[in-house]
Amino acid sequence: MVEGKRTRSDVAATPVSPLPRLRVLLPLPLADAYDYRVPPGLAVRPGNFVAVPLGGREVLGVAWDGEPDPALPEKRLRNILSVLDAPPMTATLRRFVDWVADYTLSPPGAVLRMAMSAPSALEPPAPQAGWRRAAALPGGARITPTRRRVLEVLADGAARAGGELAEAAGVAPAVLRGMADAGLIEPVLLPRRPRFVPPDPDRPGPELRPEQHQAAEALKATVARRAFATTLLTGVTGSGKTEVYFEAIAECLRQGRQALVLLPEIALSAQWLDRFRARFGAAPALWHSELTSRTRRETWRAVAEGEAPVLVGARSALFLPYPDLGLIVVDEEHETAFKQEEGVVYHARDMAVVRARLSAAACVLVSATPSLESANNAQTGRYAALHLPARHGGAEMPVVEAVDLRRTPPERGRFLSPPLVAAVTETLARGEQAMLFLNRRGYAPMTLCRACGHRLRCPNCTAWLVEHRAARRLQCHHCGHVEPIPEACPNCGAAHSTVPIGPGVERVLEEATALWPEARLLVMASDTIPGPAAAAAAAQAIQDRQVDLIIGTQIVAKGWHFPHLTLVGVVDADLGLAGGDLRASERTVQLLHQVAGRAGREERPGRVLLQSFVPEHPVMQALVSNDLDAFMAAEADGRRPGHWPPFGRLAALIVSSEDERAADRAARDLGLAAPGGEGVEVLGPAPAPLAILRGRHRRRLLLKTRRDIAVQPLLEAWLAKVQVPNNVRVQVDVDPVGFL
DNA sequence: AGCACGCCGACT
DNA sequence: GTCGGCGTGCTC
Repeated sequence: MVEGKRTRSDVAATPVSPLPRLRVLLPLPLADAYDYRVPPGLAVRPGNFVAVPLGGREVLGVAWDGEPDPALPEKRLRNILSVLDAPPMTATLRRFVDWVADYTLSPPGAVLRMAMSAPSALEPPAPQAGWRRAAALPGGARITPTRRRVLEVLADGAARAGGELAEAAGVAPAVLRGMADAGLIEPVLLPRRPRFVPPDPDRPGPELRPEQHQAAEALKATVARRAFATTLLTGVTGSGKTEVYFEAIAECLRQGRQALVLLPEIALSAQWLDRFRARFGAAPALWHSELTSRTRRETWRAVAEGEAPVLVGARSALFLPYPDLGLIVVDEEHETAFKQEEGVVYHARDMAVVRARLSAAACVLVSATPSLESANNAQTGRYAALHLPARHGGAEMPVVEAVDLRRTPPERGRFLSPPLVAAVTETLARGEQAMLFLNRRGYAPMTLCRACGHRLRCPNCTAWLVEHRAARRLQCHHCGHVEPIPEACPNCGAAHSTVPIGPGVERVLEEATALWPEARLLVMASDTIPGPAAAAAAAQAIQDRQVDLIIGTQIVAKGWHFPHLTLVGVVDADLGLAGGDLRASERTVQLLHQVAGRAGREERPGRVLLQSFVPEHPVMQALVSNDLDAFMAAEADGRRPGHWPPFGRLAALIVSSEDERAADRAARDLGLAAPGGEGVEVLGPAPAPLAILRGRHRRRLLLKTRRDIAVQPLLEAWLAKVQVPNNVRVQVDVDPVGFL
């Protein structure tokens, strides 16, 4: 749209009344929406996607709600250029963007950017061209055998896309061009095909056990109410929670509303997708960061136009333009992968609840090992609670035993203790599968010089370099720094003096290869399973019994169903407990319980061995006795008196700078300006556990308040009081989960 | 996020 | 003498 040109007489004839103004939110980290003029003849309403001038360029934004600033002088305003031909952003999504921005203290435009992650989808999709048989075949045209095949395919009178037609007729695409020139076929625009086959809610699902059926009915009822409600669905691993919430999705589809399923690791969800297809006869739409730009555009558009009835995605899928969302499922709700730590720092599980509330939708949080937050919300009645007590088909929970590494240590230089080695040997001898779990990538987490004791560290981070022997290099797991394994010690110059300290999965692989030379081994780590295809292939190989022993990092813990796996060995059960993290125990229990849950999922019983130096630790005891409820209750009791989450609120400030002294000074200034008062406490500043990350020195302050005190106003006032220099960044993390 | 403007090193 | 490095600041 061009700005209207006016003649001098126009201006003189009409009294100059200023053009109406409208707020436009741009997907940029600006403090607020900008005001623009609405030129005559342009119909713009809040929600419309618009093009506006900004500086010397043109950007896309969204006409936003709220009053423009009357104090802004007319001459600073510029005109909206055009309204895009795309479905407007719903009021619900606009409110959600504002809500997330307010809660996380992020610029609203930064949140909007997540909701505009496929800008090309705002252009109307190019109509697809195709060919049909000419109405009247020209007399003189030569009809070769090749051309005849094309005409035969088109004999039904329907039009077909070029590629498809050429393939069906078994001809080269160039043939079509020639036929068109000869007037045998003519180009037409194809009617747009629906992008996703709608899942069918009424296909017969698997037979549900009575308690599954009961839970499914309860979920269906909340969905049918078409009102906001959150339910926590729990049940041991293998109890069939997925089939239960599938029925909620079916109900949502019958209601004609969309369903969103958030999974923590969409790349690893091949088995989940198989189950979905089996239940609904069609695949859901997918959303994750690795989509091609084309799929991204198509999926975004399909969602906006209501053509994607079920979408499965990573946390960013929360910001898609569903016209009428009826259900959000957050599977494995305790997973920390739902926390976004960069840019807009938010927890997708918590924001899912908010989005459901704004959409008058049902929200279902699902986990075998719910977070203390969700468990507490269920206990206080904020969430409804549903529980599945037993496994499918009579399968029993695996027997969990601790192996005391003080009493039965591995041989020198080895990491598998005699009891674990014996158990694996027996399992393999029975023709069953075993798994060794170690949440550490690479060969060895640290390398030191035998001559001088020097340890190889990352030049940019407070972290050891991890040896990746297969890749023949040292790697920092925090910043991506890589370097070759040195021939000589960089400190004392001693040749070939470096020794690996401690195990990673590669080293366990080496040990396993020596112990069980006949066994077929598979390592599952992010290095070896780079994407969905590799994950699907690995899962298939395991299901088909082409693998005897699986060695894996945490990716093996994620909801897999391996029917022939009967033994799980945890190489270092103490690993997650080190460090002063508030949630270290909770997270270790969750992770190890998930891993343990891979064993014995069908008729043969499962067995789990936890190698630990502290088998008496409450975490090990909870796993051995399979009494997670008692553990969680004790954990809650520990947090309640100090008003730690979920009985209080936390927000972290991370002060970082390349200049260590600047970081220290800014952190100290923030400490001096810290808010106080009844129920408000500030801890720090202290060096962050990763004191240097990517070359930046980091300090942390932690704001802790009573649950009834909102942290956002306190943080705003606090940050406004302190002027931090330009080379210092202060990042706000409301509800921090990790403490790095 | 871009894209300007603005002061200090190696070149046609 | 200039071309250009990216630090700093602004965009309704």
